[in-house]
Amino acid sequence: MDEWKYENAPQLRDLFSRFAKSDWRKLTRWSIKASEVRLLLAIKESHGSCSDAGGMTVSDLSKLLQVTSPTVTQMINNLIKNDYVIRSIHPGDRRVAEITLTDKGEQIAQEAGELFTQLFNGLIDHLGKEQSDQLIALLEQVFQYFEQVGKEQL
Amino acid sequence: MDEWKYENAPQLRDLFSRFAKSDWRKLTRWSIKASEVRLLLAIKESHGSCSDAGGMTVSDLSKLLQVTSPTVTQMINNLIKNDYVIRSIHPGDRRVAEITLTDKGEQIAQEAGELFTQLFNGLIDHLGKEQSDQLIALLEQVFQYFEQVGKEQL
DNA sequence: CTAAATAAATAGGTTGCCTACCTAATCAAA
DNA sequence: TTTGATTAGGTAGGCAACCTATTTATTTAG
Repeated sequence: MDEWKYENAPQLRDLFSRFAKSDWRKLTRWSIKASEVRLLLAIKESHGSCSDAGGMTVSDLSKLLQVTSPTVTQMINNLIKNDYVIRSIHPGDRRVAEITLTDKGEQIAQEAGELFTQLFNGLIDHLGKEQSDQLIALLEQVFQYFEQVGKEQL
Repeated sequence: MDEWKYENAPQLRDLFSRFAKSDWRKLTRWSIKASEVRLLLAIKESHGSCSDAGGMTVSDLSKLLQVTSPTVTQMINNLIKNDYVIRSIHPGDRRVAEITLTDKGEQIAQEAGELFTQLFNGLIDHLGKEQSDQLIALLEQVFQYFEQVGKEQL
């Protein structure tokens, strides 16, 4: 009885395996690392929605990208070296670094934003609006499930 | 008009980002690397379906796991060192290494197989049979889309 | 027999993180 | 004001998961 219910589990696993292996985030075309592109994009997108003209902090970026702050620091160091971002000290709290995009960094972030927008708009076209909404609903549940399982593992 | 169509693209991207960041394959509990567990499992699952009692070749594993053969070799070297697999020369073609599981390796593969089966059966429970079938159909299309985009990038 | 193709191994490299630990600055309590 | 605790970020080293370049040995094809 239950065997019929789980007949597609292997297929599901195969699919998720294939997904794990491919990473759309690697679909980039710039001379910097994919992770660094994501950081530039994160700065641009948050800066845009932030009414005060300051930059991003390391902690903010760390939370947003879900990586540790030393990871962010090291990315930033490399991006500074190649003139994509600028680091300055926050006037009100000297512990805090403010990270802002240079024009060069802005350019890449802009392009990356467009690329990803195009990518996911294309996916919606490919699936159709209704199906893509459905996919969202389903994936939310999948994510929830994996998170729950992850917790139980600890 | 089209803007309404793409209103959920950011959400889709966010979801895919979260998925990219988490990796169910890491949900393991053994003292070897997740990638190595996968290799052991691949051996067990293919060996089971293979009517001749020989082991797996490096090429086979490479194709199955979608990694290069040097990657497989190095994994195997480590697994040999820790007594999870045995390498022998194929009697009919001395270029070919045959990789078989030790009892120890068999044990881990067995457990991993059960863990993943449980994981995906649990997902089907979580979603319901109908929804999980739907997810499969949708993900097939998503995968198709990303593959196509990946090709166009080159 | 010889050259090309094949299978696998070795070595070195990159990316994407993480942890351990440290310094400097800020905050809170005495 | 001083002191201890907390916070923010930086540095260094390490690991996992691959990849590429190259080499060696074996097999195949002409």
